Amino acid sequence: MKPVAPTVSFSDQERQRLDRWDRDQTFEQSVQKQSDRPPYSFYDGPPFATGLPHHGHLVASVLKDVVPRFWSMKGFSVERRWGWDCHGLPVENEAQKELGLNDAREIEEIGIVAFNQACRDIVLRYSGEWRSTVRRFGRWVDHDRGYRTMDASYMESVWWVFKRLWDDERVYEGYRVQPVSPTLGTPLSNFEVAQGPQERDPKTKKDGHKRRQDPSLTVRLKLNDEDASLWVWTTTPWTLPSNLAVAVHSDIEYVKVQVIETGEVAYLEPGRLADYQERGRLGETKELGRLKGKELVGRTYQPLFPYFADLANGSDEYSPAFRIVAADYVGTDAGTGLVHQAPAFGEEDFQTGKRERLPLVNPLDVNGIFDDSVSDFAGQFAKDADAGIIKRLKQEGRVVDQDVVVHAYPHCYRTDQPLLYMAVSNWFVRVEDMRERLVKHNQAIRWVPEFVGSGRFGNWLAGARDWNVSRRRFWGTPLPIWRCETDPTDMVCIGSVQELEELAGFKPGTVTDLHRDHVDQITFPSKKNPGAVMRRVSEVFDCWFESGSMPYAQNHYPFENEEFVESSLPADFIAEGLDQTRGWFYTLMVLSTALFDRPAFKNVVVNGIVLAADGEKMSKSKRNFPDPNLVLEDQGADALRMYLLDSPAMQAGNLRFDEAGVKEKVRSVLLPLWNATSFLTRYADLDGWEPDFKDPDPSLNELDGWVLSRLQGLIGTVDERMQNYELFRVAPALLEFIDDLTNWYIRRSRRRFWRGASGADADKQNAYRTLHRVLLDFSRVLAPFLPFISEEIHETLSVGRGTGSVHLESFPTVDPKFVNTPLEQSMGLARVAVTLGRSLREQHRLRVRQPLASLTLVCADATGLECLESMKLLIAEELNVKQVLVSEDESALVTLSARPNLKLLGPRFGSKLGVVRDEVAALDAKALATIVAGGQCPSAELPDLVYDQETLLVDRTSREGLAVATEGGLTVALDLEVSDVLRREGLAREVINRVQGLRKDSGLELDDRIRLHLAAEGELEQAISEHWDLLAAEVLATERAPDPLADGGDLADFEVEGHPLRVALARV
RNA sequence: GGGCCUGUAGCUCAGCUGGUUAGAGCGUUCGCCUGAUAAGCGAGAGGUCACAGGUUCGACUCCUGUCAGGCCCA
Repeated sequence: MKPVAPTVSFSDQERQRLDRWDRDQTFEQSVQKQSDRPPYSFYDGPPFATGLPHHGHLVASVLKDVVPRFWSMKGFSVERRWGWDCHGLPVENEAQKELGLNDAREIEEIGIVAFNQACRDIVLRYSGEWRSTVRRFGRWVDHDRGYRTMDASYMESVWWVFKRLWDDERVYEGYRVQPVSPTLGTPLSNFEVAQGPQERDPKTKKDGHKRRQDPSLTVRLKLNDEDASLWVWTTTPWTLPSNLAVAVHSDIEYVKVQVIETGEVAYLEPGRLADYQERGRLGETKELGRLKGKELVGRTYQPLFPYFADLANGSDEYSPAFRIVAADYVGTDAGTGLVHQAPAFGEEDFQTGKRERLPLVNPLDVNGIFDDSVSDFAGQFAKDADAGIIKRLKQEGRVVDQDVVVHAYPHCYRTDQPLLYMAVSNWFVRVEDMRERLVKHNQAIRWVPEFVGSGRFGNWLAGARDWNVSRRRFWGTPLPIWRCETDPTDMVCIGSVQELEELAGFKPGTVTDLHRDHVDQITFPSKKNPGAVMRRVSEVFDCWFESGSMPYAQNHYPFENEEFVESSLPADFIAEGLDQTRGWFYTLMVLSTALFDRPAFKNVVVNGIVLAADGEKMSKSKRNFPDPNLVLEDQGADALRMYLLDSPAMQAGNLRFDEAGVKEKVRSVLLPLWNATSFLTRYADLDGWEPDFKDPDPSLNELDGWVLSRLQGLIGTVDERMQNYELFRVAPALLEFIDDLTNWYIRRSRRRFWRGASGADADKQNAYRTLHRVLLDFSRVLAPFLPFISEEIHETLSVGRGTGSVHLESFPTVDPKFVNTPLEQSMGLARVAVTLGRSLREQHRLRVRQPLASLTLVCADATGLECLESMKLLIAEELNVKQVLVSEDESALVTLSARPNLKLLGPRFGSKLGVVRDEVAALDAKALATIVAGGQCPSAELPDLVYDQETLLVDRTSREGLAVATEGGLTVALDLEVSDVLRREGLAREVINRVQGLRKDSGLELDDRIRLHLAAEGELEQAISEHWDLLAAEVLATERAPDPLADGGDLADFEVEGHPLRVALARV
């Protein structure tokens, strides 16, 4: 074995290792080698490439790397294909910014060809950065066979998916009221709305949409059958020309009042009337009557404007407009209790309109401009028309009150302009009738953590709504629907390029790109309507539809890879962030359920959100987080990976990212591991030991047996937790083992490796074999998690045997012959004894270098005693005592007391526990001793209760004035007396310590022999001469030189327990 | 406004189906050990388990409500 240096730069080492992997094509080998193995399918959710990778991506990345690596080592073939989400509004935004285009009209002016080209140019702008960060992070993923949602093959599969839905009559065209950005000329998704400007409400202190000031207008609508008005209120006067009804709540009481000053008679809700009056907006009124809302329903009124007045007559299709209707959502918080209804401009209005069979009147285009149907305001922008509309209504005496209101209102996340809600035509996929199947399939999925699936996602599925899959945009997969110019019901849905080419009469291979700039101009004659032309509808797909199609589209299904796709659905594993619940998780499920009636994945790990160290959102402008690339360079990928793996982000918790935490992992994980390896190799080098790959003997030395058994436990634990996808429980197990290995096994075994480099006795040989085996197997356990350092360790220790990379090895399996649970228990007990002993030394200010005569271990339990007996030597060495005594009689050292075992007695005796408690407290020392010895003692008052070791918990307290410590059933007593003999031995050890220090400071090699001069007097001199042999052996001194060594030696003066000591030494 | 989640030591988090004296790591103070270690070990200090009710012999744990925070959706 090549000795490895104790100090390295992990970051440099990692970079070199990356180059080696590239050169050796290790990843490619790992995938190829497995091609004949059972497949394990993993779907990678595609990120947008419009931004740079950040810490959140790395959290997902660590999951997406660790799990496939693990299953790969478990003997499966795991494809890991990268994906890019190329379409969608973020890309279009960027392109618009670069081209200086404000809205959809300007895009159409320069042409879709130019616009889409710009999108194509920027979409993969950062792919190089992504690739390099992901590589540096140690994530193995196939970029070369990656998929892009803008590839023709991908888009063709999306068409196929949609065609399947179309054929199943799952697609329909409908209206939905959506927030529209008038400047962009497009409806926005909820997600986009949420990205709009936010502001804190000064009263409720809650974050919400940005606040704005709008007109608050109360107008009167004159009833047809009475000389009275309905007063209605709105903050959007521009919707008044489209008013078609007034809504009341059936069960709310309304009043009919006369305004004293004007004599006008009006209807409204009494509470609201009072509010108007309180605010001084209205004078005195006289109440003329009261009635329920339902009594008003059906009465008609005169339209405010003439534009749609003829709708009052109704038609075959629609019922008459301008009447009072009932609606449950009508409340009494604001307005008048009578609500203006413009079905095209509000979700609730839309639903009411639908129920009442009112027409959908929308005189605005998507840019919010009035068309000719509202002649007086044609060409005006809706919000701009407010003033004119109010002015005109005032002139006509229709305004009851005009005020301003400040309220939270959604604004466009790009342009900052207020959004307009309006009914927009959309294409929907029917989902509501699949709810049951979605819920059923979801129950087959293992969610980590569980609550996301059963709670949030389950609820969402149970209430799933039809899915709006269309967007009125440019850069996306076009909807493959061609519609007849003259007959809107004549439509064809196209599911492949071939179909399109045939219909259009093109030669095969003509259509190579499916973007709008290529397919929009393709037309063909209608079959149903001779002479008419079929033209594509203008919409493109919501990019969620595309990412949900990923299982099929990444493989160009069903045009290629038919069998592979069907056999790998559902995926064995996916992983994304908590914020994807309604995103990718959902769209995958909807499509797999609709297409194949299967869940889309079997196991999903949901990672949490990464926040900055201050608990705030990571923000570029605040600079409250470090660049991930710098963290990778400074601390290394393994450290960052371990930090993320050992964080709440592994189970959907928030992670406050703190680089100090990453550093801590270097210290607690990487350095100890590396030092352990360095320790083994350096001593093996000195001893000329080479690995022979023979099994160590677990029974030769209890330390070897113990660490081998611990390793088996670790292997089993990690395996099990990984199979359960409990990533968050893996890191703690790894950390615990590292601690056991370095701070107990190696520390306790140190001297076994260091016997003056003399001879190869069996114990030493076994120590080498054990540590070598443990580190080598451990490197394979660590490989999925810490791919770099595990590779270094594996390479060093495998000395050319095996596959050449730890990542081509299999995951270790538990070797039963090394499992020794009793030994682990014994060692556990020994470690408790050591802790207690150290605590006693601490209390009595006796440093460990001072040998003491004896330590007594007392344990009333026979098995415990046996365990301790076997660990006597080890404990003696660790605590530096000459003799360890074991005894079962604790009466002299501790006093006993007892408590009832409530877990046992609680259910049995319930409310009589008070009696039990009193009785137990009254038990005397003799009774307790009997019980501890295994005897019994009946209860005085409760006939069916017997006090014994089961029903009681016995506590021990050290007797006053003794050096005794106790924990659980184990008691330790330390002999504090330091005799002159012991004190001199302690002094000798102090001297050894000083000499070793000087050796190190002088830069001597581990096995350099020295000539040593020691000058001391009195007791110290006596100690030195008495223990010279020990001293010489420890510090590798060949002789005690009479004089200070002038020639090239080193000299230092110390003070040992008040005695001056001069040390001089020189290499022989 | 609705759904889900979270409030435990200065910080980050464990705490299983209710059971007695609520733990770990980091930080801090003191001490110790060290020829594998850039380290390590031990001890001390530090908690009305967010708050208020309830169920129970017994509540950090179960129930109800309140407050605060997060994510998602309106």
